[in-house]
Amino acid sequence: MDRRQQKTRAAIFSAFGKLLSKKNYNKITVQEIIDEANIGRTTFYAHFETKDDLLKTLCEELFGHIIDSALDCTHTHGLYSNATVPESIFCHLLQHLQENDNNILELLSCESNDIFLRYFKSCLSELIRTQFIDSIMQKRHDVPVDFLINHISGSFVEMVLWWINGSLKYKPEQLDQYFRYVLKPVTQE
Amino acid sequence: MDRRQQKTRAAIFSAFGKLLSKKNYNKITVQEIIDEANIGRTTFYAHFETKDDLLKTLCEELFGHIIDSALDCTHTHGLYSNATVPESIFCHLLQHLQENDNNILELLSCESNDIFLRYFKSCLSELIRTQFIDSIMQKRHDVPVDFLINHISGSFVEMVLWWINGSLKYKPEQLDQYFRYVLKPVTQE
DNA sequence: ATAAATAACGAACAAAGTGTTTGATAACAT
DNA sequence: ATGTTATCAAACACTTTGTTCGTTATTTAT
Repeated sequence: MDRRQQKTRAAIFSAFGKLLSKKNYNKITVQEIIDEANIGRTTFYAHFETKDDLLKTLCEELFGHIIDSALDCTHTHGLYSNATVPESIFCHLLQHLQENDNNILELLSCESNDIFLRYFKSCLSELIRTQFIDSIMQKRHDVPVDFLINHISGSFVEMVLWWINGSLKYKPEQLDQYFRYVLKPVTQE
Repeated sequence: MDRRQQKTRAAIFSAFGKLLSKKNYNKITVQEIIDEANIGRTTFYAHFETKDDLLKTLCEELFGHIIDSALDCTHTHGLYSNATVPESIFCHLLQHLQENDNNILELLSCESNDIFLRYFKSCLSELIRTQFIDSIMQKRHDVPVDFLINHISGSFVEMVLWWINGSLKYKPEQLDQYFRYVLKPVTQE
């Protein structure tokens, strides 16, 4: 890819992130992104159709990495099938978040973080459905599978939201313990 | 209150609801609300400062009723302290939602429903913290209370979201059963 | 090194939305 | 009946959006 394109693209993402940490997504204008990125108006629209398009692309890049990384982890560890294994997919995800690649923490703690967490949840549901459906079905539940998948992904992102809003006061391993605790009926006998 | 004000106010809320069921909140313009409500531009701004102000007022009216109603219910029943009692605060809330006062279901199933569910969650957390803190603390948990409150309110709204997105295919009583099941570690021995 | 391709740019554009002001009209409360 | 108040249309200055066009600078291929 053309170096100019790379540079412009990076400048736009950087400016977008900076603005997101300051104000609500809906209040950010394309004009502000252009000014902050210090690029021409035409250039922005050559890269992205609209502000929403930029957001979508950002989400895809951001969570693509995370889910890929989680998939790697999946092949060595299960969901929670073995309670004695310290590493779980969720612990891995939390650690990955804390490592803060691509400044993801800044995005997840900004005013519009729920946008990103909604997207994150749908990725998670997908991941659980395709990878962990077996370990959930292992136990006979009196509850629909869809309900369980939604409960797991939903309460996970709600936990992440709580974690981040509370300034990451807990370690991933500790959070994972808590999560295991409240998820007992779903994952254990 | 002046009959004219009542009429205008109702027209605005009705138009707003109608538009919300058709398109995303962020894509709705004040102009569209004005046209749909068939009122003058000046009149709208005499009632609400901005579109956000209208949204905030709507949320307050909507969830004010629901939380008040839940508070009434609180005095007769506990949270989940007694597992044999069929009525729980959550079942009551679900039933209340299904009754669809103020067309709340339309709002909770629209494209921007997460706005309302975020608001709902904060009301719920408040409710749990002020009313049910005792019944949670009753059991010694190895998990912070804040975590538990967030988990309960968070997974409840995620469940409601799932319920509504799936076209309300379950009865409140049934959902309540499911919710009790996955919430066992928090509410029972 | 040179030429063709392409990305970035500034300026200007119409179209649409925002929030306010003004003065007139109609509905309300008493 | 009268004073009060809500509604209204019209016009406003302003911002934002997304596009077009001609020019300049950079990159890639030969």
